[in-house]
Amino acid sequence: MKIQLYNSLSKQIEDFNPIRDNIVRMYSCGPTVYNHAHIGNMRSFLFADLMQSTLRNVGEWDLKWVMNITDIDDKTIRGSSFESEAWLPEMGEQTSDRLENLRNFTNYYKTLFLEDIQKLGINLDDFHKIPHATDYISEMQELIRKIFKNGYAYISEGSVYFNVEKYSQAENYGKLKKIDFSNFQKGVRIDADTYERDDANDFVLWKTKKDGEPFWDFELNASNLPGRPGWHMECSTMEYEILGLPFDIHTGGIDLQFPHHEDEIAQSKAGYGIDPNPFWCHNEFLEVEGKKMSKSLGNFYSLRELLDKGLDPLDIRFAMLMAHYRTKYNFTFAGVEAAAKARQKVQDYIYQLFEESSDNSINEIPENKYLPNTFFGEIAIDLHTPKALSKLFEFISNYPAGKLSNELKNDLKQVFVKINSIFKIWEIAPKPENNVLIPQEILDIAEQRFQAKKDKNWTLADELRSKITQMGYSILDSKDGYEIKQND
RNA sequence: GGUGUCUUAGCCAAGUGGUUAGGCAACGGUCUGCAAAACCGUGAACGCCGGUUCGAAUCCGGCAGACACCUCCA
Repeated sequence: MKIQLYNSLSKQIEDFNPIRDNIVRMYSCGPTVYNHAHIGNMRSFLFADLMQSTLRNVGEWDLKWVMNITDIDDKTIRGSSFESEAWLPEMGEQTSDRLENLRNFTNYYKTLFLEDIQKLGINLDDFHKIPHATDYISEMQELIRKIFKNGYAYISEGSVYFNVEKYSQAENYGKLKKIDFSNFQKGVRIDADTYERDDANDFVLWKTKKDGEPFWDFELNASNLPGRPGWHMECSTMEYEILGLPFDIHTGGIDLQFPHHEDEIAQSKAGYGIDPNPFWCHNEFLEVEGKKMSKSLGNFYSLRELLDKGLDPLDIRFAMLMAHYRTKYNFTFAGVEAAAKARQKVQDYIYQLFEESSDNSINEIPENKYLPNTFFGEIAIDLHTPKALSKLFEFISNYPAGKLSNELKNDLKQVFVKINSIFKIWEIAPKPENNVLIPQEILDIAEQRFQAKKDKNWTLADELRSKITQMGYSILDSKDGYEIKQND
């Protein structure tokens, strides 16, 4: 099926086709591994996952997905420094080798990050590669040399800067976002980090080392500039090295449009001479209870904290997919609860597809109502999960599983396999046997109650039922028996 | 300060000129000794003020509020 995507460059929805070889090459800006990723980060990665799984399963393209791990920046350096309060015993002993400390520090959070996204249903096998910035230092240096040689970079006090002014004369700087540089807020740009630039708009390609920081030697213009790469370098370099330019789609949070992505374009163009990719796709932010997530408001959540509160990560996944990726998503606990119920409703429907039913009266569904047509039709237009889901729920209520012919049930099982290749939150299988062990004590009380019911001793029956409820179980009566269920 | 986005029922969330989005909750019904579950059904909305139009949630203007970028946050 043809896929259409909103492109941040053109600000409209466009038909998507890969540039070459019938393979989609996609690069997603990954996390900086200095702390537990928060649920706002998670939304970005869920969006990237939705993108890749839709392109594969609905678009039916082969796909190479790359997501970087930023393991060198101010925050990771600070966290791994000798004075760091963020150093944890689990990271091992700090050594005199600062680079090794950085590695140990970032590896710790990288591992947790990969665990987190897997809990959210992201499959690591779907990645072509998850490269680390520090594994591409010499390649980044090579790109800086190219940019320098082409005249778009200058050295100042041991750092290398990109000359935005000069680049703007040859190229459009501001493709993703129009920035009016004359109207920058006055006064706030003067900080310790920016004084040595020629122009406040210039950004750093290579940052000279400070005392106590890990660094790499860098030969440029016949002098050695020990230091480390600027933030934007890693993406430009790894895209080129791993996917090749141009590649197809670049994803990331909307906040990265400027300066990060704008600077990436400038670097690739100024160094490699190639516009890196035609499709830029950005997800909107997540808010918590209607407010920006922030530590001071106490609404700053990592995935782990939410799981500790007893939330199911797949309910969180579903809750986020119930909103469109280009709108702000308001994360609330009530919202996750609603998503959990809605998810279960679909799951129950799927279970029923595997059951025999006495009524098989529905044996035909009009094409324009048939689930795969309505559902994937919506997904294919800019990954519109909320619309697609509304079609799904409509279908479920119009065509109850218990009335479908066996043939339709079998067809639908395959449809749900495909739907689930994107949503990844359901089991496409018969309902598992209730194999939770019910304690004998509960069984006894339940049996007593059943007897009391037979005797029409309602008072006793109700008493025994509330006793069972208090013990964490519930009784589901049926016509001539009952079932015991453990409460969640 | 500049620029941009957004404001839809109790909650979440689609909808860009006329036709039921959807989910959760609520309410009513069927079933049941009563509940629960399940199933069926119901109501309720477009931030405020003005304008354009036969007709506005949708287009235009103003106001209020929220958010974002400009400042290495996804």
